[in-house]
Amino acid sequence: MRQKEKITIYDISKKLNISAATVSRALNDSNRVSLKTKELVLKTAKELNYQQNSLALALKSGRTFNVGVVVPYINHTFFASVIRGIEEELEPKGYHVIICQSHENSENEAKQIKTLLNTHIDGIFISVSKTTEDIKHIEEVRDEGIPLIFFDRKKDISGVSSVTINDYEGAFSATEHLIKQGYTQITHLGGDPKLQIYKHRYDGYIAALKANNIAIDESRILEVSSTVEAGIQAVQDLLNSNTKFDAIFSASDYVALGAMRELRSRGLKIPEDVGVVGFSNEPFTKYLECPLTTVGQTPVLMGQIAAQVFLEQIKDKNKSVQVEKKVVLMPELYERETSIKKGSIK
Amino acid sequence: MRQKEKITIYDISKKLNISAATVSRALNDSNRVSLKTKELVLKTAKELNYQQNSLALALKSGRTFNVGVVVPYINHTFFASVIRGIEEELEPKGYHVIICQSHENSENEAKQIKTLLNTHIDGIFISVSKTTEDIKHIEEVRDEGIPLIFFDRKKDISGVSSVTINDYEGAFSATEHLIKQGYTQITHLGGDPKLQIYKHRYDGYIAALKANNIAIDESRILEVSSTVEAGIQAVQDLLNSNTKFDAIFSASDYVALGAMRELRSRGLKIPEDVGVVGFSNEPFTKYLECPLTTVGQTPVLMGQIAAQVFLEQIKDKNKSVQVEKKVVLMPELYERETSIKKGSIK
DNA sequence: AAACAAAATACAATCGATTGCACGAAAATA
DNA sequence: TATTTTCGTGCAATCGATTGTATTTTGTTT
Repeated sequence: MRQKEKITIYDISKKLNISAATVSRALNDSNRVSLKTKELVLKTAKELNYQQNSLALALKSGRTFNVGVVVPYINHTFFASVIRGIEEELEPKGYHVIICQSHENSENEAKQIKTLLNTHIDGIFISVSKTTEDIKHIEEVRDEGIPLIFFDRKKDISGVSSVTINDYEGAFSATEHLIKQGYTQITHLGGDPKLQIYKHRYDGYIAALKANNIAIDESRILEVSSTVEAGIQAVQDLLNSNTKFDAIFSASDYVALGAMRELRSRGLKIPEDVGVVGFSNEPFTKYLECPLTTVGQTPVLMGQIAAQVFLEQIKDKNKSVQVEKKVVLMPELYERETSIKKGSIK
Repeated sequence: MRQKEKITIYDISKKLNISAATVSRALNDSNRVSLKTKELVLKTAKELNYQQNSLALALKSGRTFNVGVVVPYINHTFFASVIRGIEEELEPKGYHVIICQSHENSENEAKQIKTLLNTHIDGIFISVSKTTEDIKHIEEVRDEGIPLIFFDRKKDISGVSSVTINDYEGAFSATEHLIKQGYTQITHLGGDPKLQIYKHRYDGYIAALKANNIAIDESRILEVSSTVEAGIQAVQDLLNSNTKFDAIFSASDYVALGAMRELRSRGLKIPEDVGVVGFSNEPFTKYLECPLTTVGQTPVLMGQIAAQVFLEQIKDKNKSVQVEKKVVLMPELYERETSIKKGSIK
C-alpha cells in the first residue's frame, strides 16, 4: 500500500529554486510573473503531476465547490431526477453534490442543514419536508449569506430563490382535459394543503371547474395521503357515501393507482365509466396496461434550472443586493389511456 | 446580509487569556488540561457558539468525512436506493455523501474518480459502468490507500472489498420456481455477459435447468439490452423463428415488461400460456394489473452493508494489512401473478 | 526550605495555498 | 547620468486546528 506522497507548490518551488508564492502566482496565471517563469512552473507542475490541494484552497478562500441538496428521500424518483439535473449542470463547473435526507421530518432537516453549513458548502438546494413549519433553520442559511434555492416544495421567505412548477396550471389543464373529454362530475383527491404544491393543485382544479361553469361539490373533494391504500380507501368512501362522479383528478399518481384498482374491483370501467388523471408522471404510470394520464413535472430540467440559478447567485455575490429569483416551470400533461374515452375525438 | 463571523479557538483563547493550543486540547478532552480549564473552555465555547472548522481539521488531519459514490445514474431506483442505504448508515457517524454519475461511460467514471480523489474523500463506493473494461483508474484508488467498495457491479481486483447480491442464486431460484410451476421450455433473456451480474444470472439459469434435467436449448437464450423495446423485439424474434417456449426468465424487469406486452398482443395469456419472471423488483412491477414475479435485490440493505464495510476498513486502517471483504447478499424472489398458474398448488 | 517530580500551559511548526507588502533590478523618462 | 517607473520575485502573514517540545506552575518529598 504505497501511499503516494502528494506534490505541493513547495516541491515545485524547491526544484526550481524560486519561492512558493511565485509558483502559486504562476499557476494562477498572474500577470506579476514573467512568461519564462510561468512556462517553467507549468512544465514542472505537469512533470511532477502536481494537483492543487482543494482543502488548503478551501480553507484559504472559503469556497469548497461543494453544494448540499436536502430532500425527503433520495430514492423517490422525482427527487432523484432533480438531483440528477443539479449534478449534471454543476459537475462541469467543478462542483460536487452532497446529498442529505430529511425523512419528511423537520428536525432532521434542520440538523442536516446545520451540518451542511459546518461543512462550508457553497450553496444549498432544498425541497422542504411535509412537516416543516418552523423555518428558522432555513432563514439562518440565508442570514449566513449562503445561496439557498428551493425546488418544488418551497416556503415563502424573502431573499430566497426558488424553482417550482406551476401546479396550479398543471391541475387546471388536467381538470380541463377531463372536462373536454366529456366528464363533468370530477372528484379531486388532494394532499395536505400545508404544502403549497397541494394547495395550488386544489386551486387549479377549482378554477378549471369554475371556468367551465361546473358547480363545485365539496363532497367530491377529499384530502388523502399519497399512497395506493389511501386511493383505494378514497374510492370506497366515495362509493359508500353514494357520491356521484365520473372522473377523478388525483394530486398523486399512487392515489390514482389505488383508485383505479378499487374502481375495477367494483366493476367500473376506466376510462368508460370513470376517467382518471394523476400527478407526477411516476415511472410506473406509463407501464400500466392502461397507462395513466398524468401531469409531468420535468424534474431533471427543474434540477438544471435550480443549478443555473445557483451559479448566477454565486456570480452576483459581490453585488450589494442579492435579488431573489423565482422560476416557475410549466408542467406537461401526458394524455394516456385512463382519460381518453374510446372513439372520442380529442 | 450580515455575514456572521465565525468563532475560532483563537477567539476563545483570547477571551480566556490562554493559548489556542490549550483550547484545542480542552475541546478534545485531552488529559493534559486541568479540569477547571476544560470546563471554562467548554462553557465559553458554548456561549460563543463555537463550531469547529471542518476544513482546517481536514487540512491538518487529511480526513474530510466525505465519501464519494459513483453510479451510472442516480435516478435509477436501484442505485438511488443503495445510496439511500449508504447515506442512512454513514450520516450518524458524521459522514457526508457526494454523488457522481458515470452515465455508463468508462471515461466519465475515471474522471469522476479523479476529481473525487482530489477532493480528498475518505472512501469511494462504486458500481462500475457497463463499458468499463480498463480498470486503471480503480486500481489507482486502491494504490492511494483510499478505501474502495464495489457494490452490485464489481470488477475482480485484489485488495478491494465488494458487496453484491448472489445473482447466480437469484437466477437459479427464479428458474426453479418456473419449473416447479410446471413450465419446462424456459427462455432466458439475458444481458451483456461482460457485466458479471448478467453472466451469473445466465449461469444460475443454466444450472437450474441442469439440476432439473431439462435440456438446454441455445435457441431459447437471447442477449438483449435492458429496455422495454428490446423485450418486445425478443418475443417477436422467438415467435417468428418458431422457437417453442412456455416461460420467460428475464434478467431485466423492463425486458420482461416488453415481453409481456408483445405476448399479450399476440394473444398469449400470462401466466396460462407463458410464465414470466423478471429481475430487480423495479417499483413498477408490483403496480401492474398482473404484478410481475421478480427477483428483489434489497438495494437499501446493500448500501447499508457497503457502508459498514467501509467503516470497518477505516477502523482497521492502521493495521498493516488491509483485508478485502466480499459480502454476498441473498436475493429474494417475489412470487407474483405472472408466474403462478391459476389453480396450481405452490 | 530546598530539590525534584508531575501537572498544566505556552510556543512554534505544520497542513498547502494565497496575497499584501517590500525589495531589487531593469527599463523608461528627464 | 540621475531619477522615476515598471516588472519580477521573495518574505511573511493568513485561513483554523493540531501536536511535539519547551517552559512554567503546582505539589510532593526529604
